[in-house]
Amino acid sequence: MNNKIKLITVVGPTASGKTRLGVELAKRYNGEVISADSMQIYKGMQIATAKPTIEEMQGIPHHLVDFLEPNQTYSVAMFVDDARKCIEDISSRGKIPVIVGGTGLYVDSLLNNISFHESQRDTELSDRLWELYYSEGIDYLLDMLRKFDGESAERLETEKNPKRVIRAIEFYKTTGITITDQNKNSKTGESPYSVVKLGLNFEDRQKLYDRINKRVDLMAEAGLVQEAKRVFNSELSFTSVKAIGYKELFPYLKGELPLEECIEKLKQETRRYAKRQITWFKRDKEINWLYPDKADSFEQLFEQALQITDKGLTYG
RNA sequence: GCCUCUGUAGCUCAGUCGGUAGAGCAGGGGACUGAAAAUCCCCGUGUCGAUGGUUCGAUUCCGUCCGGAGGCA
Repeated sequence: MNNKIKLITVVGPTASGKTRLGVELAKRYNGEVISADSMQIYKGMQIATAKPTIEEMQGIPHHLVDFLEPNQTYSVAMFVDDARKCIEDISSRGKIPVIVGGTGLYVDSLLNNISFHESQRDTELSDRLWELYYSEGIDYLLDMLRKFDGESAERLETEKNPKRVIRAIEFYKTTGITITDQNKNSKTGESPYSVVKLGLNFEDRQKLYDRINKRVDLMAEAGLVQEAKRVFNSELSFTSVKAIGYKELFPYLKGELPLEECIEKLKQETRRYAKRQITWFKRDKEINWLYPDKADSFEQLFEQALQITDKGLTYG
């Protein structure tokens, strides 16, 4: 007998239609939406993050959206913590949690029941390590790491990714545990969830890109520049500054580049982001892919989603 | 009409003293455990404008034609 909590997840690249599908599924299955989006969490960042509007929510409660000030940092660990509580709360009320979002790391960490170490980040240390990276290079950091964690040093050797090398060093220095051991320990617990995974993607990449381009134009019409101006003048955290949609417009706000050019740059950055999201989700073989550009209408796509979900919720 | 320059990867251009070619950008693929909308790794065959000629061999030299830019009338 399976007594795991049943969940539905909707993932996919930006502008693929996750919001609408998520809401329709929630309506159908008596559910509530939990957003898995690292930027929609921030208050005041509405247009650029394509945060669902009240109309789009159609009365369905949305969790983990629009609750944090932009000067606050956030992380996967916090998300997993928050999302677990939401899931428990929603299912305790007899409803089904529908997780909707494009932040792959968040979704996977939650579903794979990753347990993060209780220690906090040491940003002072990581700042110093970044300085070392700029002055001494990646190999210097890899040598540091190799002294206590040869396994991850070897793994990160070919990658040359400063962010992960620095995190590995920082983690060991603050906890005395190697990141290699931590990663092993983090995935020992079995997932308490039984999940139906739905993914949205376009068979024709260009169609997705066309949607992205169009959506950015619509954002501009909806007042993206004014929003960016406000965000530009407010205090941002290390996490929130990374949002796509503002930093690309800053050159215009500073009078350095024409708006037209910044908008083009924004479209391009959004396209690249979508590509990275697709790469991330593609490797999860449990995802049931739906293709809006293959369906005649949303209704048809939704029918396909229902078939998969019905089956998954019954036998999963 | 005449003269000069120009036509090479989706774009901007290099290059081949004649042996079928390479950068940047765009794009594609991949990685991903506390900033993830982040941070990185890998990937360059294209009728070298068309057509004749010279040549063992032409994208490269010569002729003609077609397209683009500028100058003189």
